[in-house]
Amino acid sequence: MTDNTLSSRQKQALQTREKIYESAEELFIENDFESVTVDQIVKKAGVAKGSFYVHFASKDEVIVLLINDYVEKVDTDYKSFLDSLAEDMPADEKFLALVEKIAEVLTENIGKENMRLLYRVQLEKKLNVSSVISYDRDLYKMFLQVIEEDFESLAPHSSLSAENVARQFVTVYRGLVFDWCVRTRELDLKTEALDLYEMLLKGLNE
Amino acid sequence: MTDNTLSSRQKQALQTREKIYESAEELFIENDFESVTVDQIVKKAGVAKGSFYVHFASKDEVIVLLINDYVEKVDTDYKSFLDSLAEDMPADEKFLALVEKIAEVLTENIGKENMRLLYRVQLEKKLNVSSVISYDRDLYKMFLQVIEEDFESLAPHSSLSAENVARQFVTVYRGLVFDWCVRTRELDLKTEALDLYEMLLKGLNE
Amino acid sequence: MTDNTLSSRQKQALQTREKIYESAEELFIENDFESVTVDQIVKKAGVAKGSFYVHFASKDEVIVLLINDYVEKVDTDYKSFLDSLAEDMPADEKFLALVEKIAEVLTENIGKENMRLLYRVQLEKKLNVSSVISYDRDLYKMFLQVIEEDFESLAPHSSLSAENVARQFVTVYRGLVFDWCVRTRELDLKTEALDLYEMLLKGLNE
Amino acid sequence: MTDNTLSSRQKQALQTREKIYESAEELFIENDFESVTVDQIVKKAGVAKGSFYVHFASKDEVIVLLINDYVEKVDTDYKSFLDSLAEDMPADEKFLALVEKIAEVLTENIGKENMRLLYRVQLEKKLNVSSVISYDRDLYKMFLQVIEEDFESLAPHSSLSAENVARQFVTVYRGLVFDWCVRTRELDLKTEALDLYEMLLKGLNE
DNA sequence: CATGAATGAGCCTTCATTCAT
DNA sequence: TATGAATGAAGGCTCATTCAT
Repeated sequence: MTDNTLSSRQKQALQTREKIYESAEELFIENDFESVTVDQIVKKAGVAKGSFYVHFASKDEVIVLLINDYVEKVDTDYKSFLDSLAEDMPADEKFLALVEKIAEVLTENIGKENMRLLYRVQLEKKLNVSSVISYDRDLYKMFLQVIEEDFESLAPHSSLSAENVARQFVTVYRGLVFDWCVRTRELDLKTEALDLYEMLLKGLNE
Repeated sequence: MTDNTLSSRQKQALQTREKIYESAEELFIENDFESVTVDQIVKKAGVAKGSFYVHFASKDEVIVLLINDYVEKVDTDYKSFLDSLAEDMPADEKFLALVEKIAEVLTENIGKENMRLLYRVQLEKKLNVSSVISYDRDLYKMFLQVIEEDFESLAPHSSLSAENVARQFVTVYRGLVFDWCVRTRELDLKTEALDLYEMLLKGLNE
Repeated sequence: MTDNTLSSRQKQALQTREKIYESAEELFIENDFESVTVDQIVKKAGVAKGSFYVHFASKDEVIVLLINDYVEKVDTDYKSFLDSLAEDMPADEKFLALVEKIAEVLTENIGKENMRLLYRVQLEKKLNVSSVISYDRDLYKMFLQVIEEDFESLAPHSSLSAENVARQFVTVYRGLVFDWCVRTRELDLKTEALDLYEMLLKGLNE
Repeated sequence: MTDNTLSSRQKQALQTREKIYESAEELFIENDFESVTVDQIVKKAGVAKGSFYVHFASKDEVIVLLINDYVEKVDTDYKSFLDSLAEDMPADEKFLALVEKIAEVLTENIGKENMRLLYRVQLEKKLNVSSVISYDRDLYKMFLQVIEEDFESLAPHSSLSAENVARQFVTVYRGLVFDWCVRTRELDLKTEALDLYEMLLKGLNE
């Protein structure tokens, strides 16, 4: 297996790359992309400046990679959860379970700082990170999937389409996360989310 | 200076200050705070670089002033509208009218770019702009005021408090605006907002 | 005359600009364009690095300006001399006088180092300095003018056109200057030039 | 090592060396010495960066070796041709034949780009390439050899020495080549050279 | 010999701020 | 007040060279 095994030099190199990547990550979470310097990154990583450019083409590349990684991680976690739910669970319960799960993942796995990073990216114009766009589409699809499974029982009298509802639910979720990111005093995302979506589901059902 | 009339010298100075301020405003709307330079500002204003520092202590000062102004303006517009509504209007109609008005003001008066500016500020850590915090409080107060006026009819069976509901409604509003700012394809804020809050009010009323 | 007089500040600024320009000039003569650094230039000029960019847009701009200046200076000197020659002087004497004058100007006014700079520019691809091209055209024109004035007596039997001859004489002149620039041991440009062109004129006349 | 056969290891090494050397050559022809990087060279050669320093002490060493090779190659070509000419050919015809041959070799064997490389080297100070100096001496010697063979018939009345004439003829040749290198529009070196030297020989003979 | 990760000095340029006029 | 030349600390990035594997 000469291909699959990494030589100690390759391992070393990968470690250096990781050190740089992680240092960058920590710094970007706390600060603007622009205000973080390559000097800071390499100092934190304990490597020479040149090493940064051995492993990455530019500062921007690291930013984009970072964001893509984040988005991917968020997505994967949600999807696997959704698949694990009992099929015969009522749609509204399923939906609330998903909402609850999202809150948990955000709070415990991703963290407030990382999400702030993600939201900041979307409000800045410079970086055109494809993954961030797909991220929203995926969240929308998950919501839509649950809603469509039993739209009749969820919204018996509604004039809105399932797509419409899904989109609005995504919007609400964004408001919740934005608030959560911005608030300095602690805010229990899960409780807030459940209260809000419960209200929405009721309104929808009416 | 015993009178409040300005000498021509003072008038001139005020004009210079305004020119700089407005140039800065236009540039900050279109670009990151960091990427806008003092050079750009004074060039657009048609004054010398030194003049900038005659009127402002630093670039950051201008940014903070700008944000404070924005927040104040947004607030004022909403409040005066709320006062103009008929007192005997039902609470839910009043609320939806306010929601509609907010959408109008945002779309027509403030503009998407300006709102993005405002939201960006909140996701960045550097600037500690007190006004932005108060801004949310004011929006919250308006919502609360309408809700409290007739909480009984709005939420006859709800276990949530009026404060709780008001807070959540603010959150939803934030989600809507965030989405509106971020979406590239046009999104009709007013329609979306009315649909969403109608659903919420129904859910609350149940 | 408020326009025409320079304030002491403007004079100061101009002096700084000159200091930088001249420092750059001296350094470029002795070294490659690429190997001369802005740091070297400002250190030699005794100003801060930023001052360089107050007066010049980039390092390349200075190089282009420098070359243009050189070419212009060379041209002007020759032309005014040519105009000063007696009209009834025989064509071959006139030509030799011009050749002699060129040698004098190059030796005494321009200097070997500067000419080397000029020739180097032409062998490098990067810089597209319009003036250098026009420079050759002008030298050619001067030669052509003298030759055409009395082509019959200069080349009674030649099958070559006056244009052809002028071009070749320019070529020879280039060879002379190139040699002069490259040789380390002193070479008397004037004597060499006169000997060579005398030979050429004789050959042409035959 | 008692024999001159190379082990396969040594052959491999020599090949690597050649690959690097040739890649460097191609790059230096098209670009400034300074702007060509070791990275570019090894990438083009398809070897690792370290291999470059196994075979060469520095980038500068490669440049010097390259230039020496060029000069040597140019020389050899001329010399062998000169030896092949009929002994009883008249001196002026012999000289023109040599001139023609030089033009041919330059145009067809060496190429404009390579010659520009060679001329550029001479106008730069950094590199003190001994061979370049010897190169001129050799060209001079060839010219001198032809001229001296029958100086009486070539320059019956001239006050100049054979050495003097040879030197001037080299100078003219340089002018021709310089022009040829610099001109963008095509210029037929051979025709130009023959015309010019014919003129010179006539003038010399007068 | 071959490799390529690691190094760090150095490059050009930007920019907020200062200050003499 | 108004000016704009002057400053110098960073900033992102390049690249010849070294060296452990």
